[in-house]
Amino acid sequence: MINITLPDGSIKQVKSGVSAIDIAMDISEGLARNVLSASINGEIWDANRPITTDATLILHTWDDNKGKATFWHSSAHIMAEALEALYPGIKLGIGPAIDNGFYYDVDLGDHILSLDELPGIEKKMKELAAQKMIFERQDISKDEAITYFTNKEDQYKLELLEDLEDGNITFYTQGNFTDLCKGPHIPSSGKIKAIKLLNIAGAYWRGDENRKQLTRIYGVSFPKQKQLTSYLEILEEAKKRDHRKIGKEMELFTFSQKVGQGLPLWLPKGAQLREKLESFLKEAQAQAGYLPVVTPHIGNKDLYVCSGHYDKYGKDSFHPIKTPNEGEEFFLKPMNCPHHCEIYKSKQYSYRDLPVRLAEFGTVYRYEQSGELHGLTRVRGFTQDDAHIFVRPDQLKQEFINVIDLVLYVFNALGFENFKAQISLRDPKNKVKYIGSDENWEKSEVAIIEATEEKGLKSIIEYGEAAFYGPKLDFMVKDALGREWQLGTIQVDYNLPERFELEYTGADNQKHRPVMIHRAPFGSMERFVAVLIEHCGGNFPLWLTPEKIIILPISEKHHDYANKILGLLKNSDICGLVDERAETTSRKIRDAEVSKIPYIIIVGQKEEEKEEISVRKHGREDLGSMKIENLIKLITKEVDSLITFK
RNA sequence: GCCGAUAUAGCUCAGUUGGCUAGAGCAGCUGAUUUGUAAUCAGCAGGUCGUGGGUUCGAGUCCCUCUAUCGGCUCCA
Repeated sequence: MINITLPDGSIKQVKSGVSAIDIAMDISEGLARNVLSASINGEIWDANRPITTDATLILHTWDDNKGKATFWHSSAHIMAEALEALYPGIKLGIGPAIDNGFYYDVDLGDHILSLDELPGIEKKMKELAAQKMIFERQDISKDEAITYFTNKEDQYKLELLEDLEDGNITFYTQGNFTDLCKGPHIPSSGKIKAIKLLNIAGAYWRGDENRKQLTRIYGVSFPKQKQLTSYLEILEEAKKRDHRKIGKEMELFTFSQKVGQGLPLWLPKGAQLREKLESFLKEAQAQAGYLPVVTPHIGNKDLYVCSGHYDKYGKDSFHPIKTPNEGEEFFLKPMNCPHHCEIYKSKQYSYRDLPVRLAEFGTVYRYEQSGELHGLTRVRGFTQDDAHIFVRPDQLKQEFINVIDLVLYVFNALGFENFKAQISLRDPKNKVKYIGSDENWEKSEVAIIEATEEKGLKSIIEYGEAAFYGPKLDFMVKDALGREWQLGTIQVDYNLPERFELEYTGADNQKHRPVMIHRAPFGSMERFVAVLIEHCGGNFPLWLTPEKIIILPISEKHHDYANKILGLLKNSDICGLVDERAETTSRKIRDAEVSKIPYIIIVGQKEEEKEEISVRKHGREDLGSMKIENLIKLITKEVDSLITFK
């Protein structure tokens, strides 16, 4: 007999050799049906693998991520089997589960797979899944494994085998398909009821751009058809909210081939939105003790040699601008920090002057690879809501907390409620990648972690994700569709103060080196607006909308009254317009709805007689007839609820 | 940068295996209509079919170059 400890702490005595499914069956038959895999002493196992020692057990079903991962991994194997059946002789790379589904990388030789072929593969997969195949686990020696894949002439699997230790190698077999795989897999392929192959893309073998590109086939699968249907609906919704589409429809921004790729052109409505965001943050920053600065768009090469960026990124930047004078070279600025360091240097500081917070909406240019550009989220010219804070070492943590407060204030005002902090630290195994002393790195890493803890932020730590000059804290925001985006960032930098020899005079009358904090609550205006658009589907928070209302006169007779209302609202800082077209009211309402104007005001004879207005909120909600003051109160309240300067 | 796909009117898209003056809806303009909670009617105008080259009697359609966009990969100070 062995002891199995369940998540609630209770201990079950069972015969050695029973599986997770057997134990689930003991609890309830329904649970046993739903078990996909299980964590045995923290390691994920097949649900039907015999347990022979005392163990802690967690059952994984579709409702947790580990269960889903097992499900999708098994789906990838089914896809591989289908592919081998349909395209004999293909070579397989790897086929893991990912956040939303699975993929398999395959080498199809000369065949170029087209999207039209996906339904055929899907059909074959469904046939195979319906056979309710078992995924059989088999321990195998390295030699036998090598022999198997040598016979199969699969060089990719052979290469994977090179890195594996003998005695630690397993095969999984279902139907006619055997794969090198550490598992686990679901109890039966029959659980896979709904399958959709979504996409094909090229992917480098082992992520190395110098190696062969394989064909990556993306798919997703579910235990129920209904789940697939609603997943596809979410994909549709995401398409509708795509900021590139909404940006075009709402005339927020555009691109021009002539201006150049990755260089956004902000249209009047987009620029108004952006300016609102800027003035909102400027106001908040003024309250928080930031000082505005303005710096030029180019900087002498020496500036970047001094900062170290020239060495690191010189080759991958826009090429330098040469002047008529020999030997002068200027770079488009790829970041604002070196300029700000020089501003800091322009005067002397006492320890009493710190923190010094220099803020600038600074436009920078980075030569991003052409294939990497994407709407407003990845561009070559963008504006950072940048600031650099120079603090004494003893102020670092408190200032970090101040910045976190500012970021939280911004997120709240814009309706981002779901976020977590990602703390990016050095890769402990590869310290040469980073500049700066061990001691400084450790100090700043501790400061970040403690500040995050003190603010009670939900956080995760990622090793190896730090910038080359210091650790950072990034805010990962979930949008309305559950997709995660990186927005605000706070970064500690011990490096630039050193390189620029920044100083302040301490109480001891000695020179000391300040610590620098880079921070951008939005990240960049471009990226932030993109994420905001997708988050709210173009229905921006009321305070951000330049045109909050549209007034629809029933007929020409009411134009004067409509304009009078417009004037009254304008007096209360509520901007909008009157639709004076000779269209039907229905038509005007439709157009106003389509253009996402938050409040629609309808005025005709009834309203004019009672000195009232009929109000309709965007999205069909009729608020009925009311006095103008009531609407003003309503709107003012809605705006103020999100923006308060304390 | 790499792999694959795409590029036709301001927008969304048709355009068969190459064959007469390249089509539609929406938007635009003109006129009529003066309207009560998601599309009033009629007329007009709008395109060197992304760029440059080639094949052909003939190219929006086939081939090549370049550019841009899309899906990924790699990268992201």
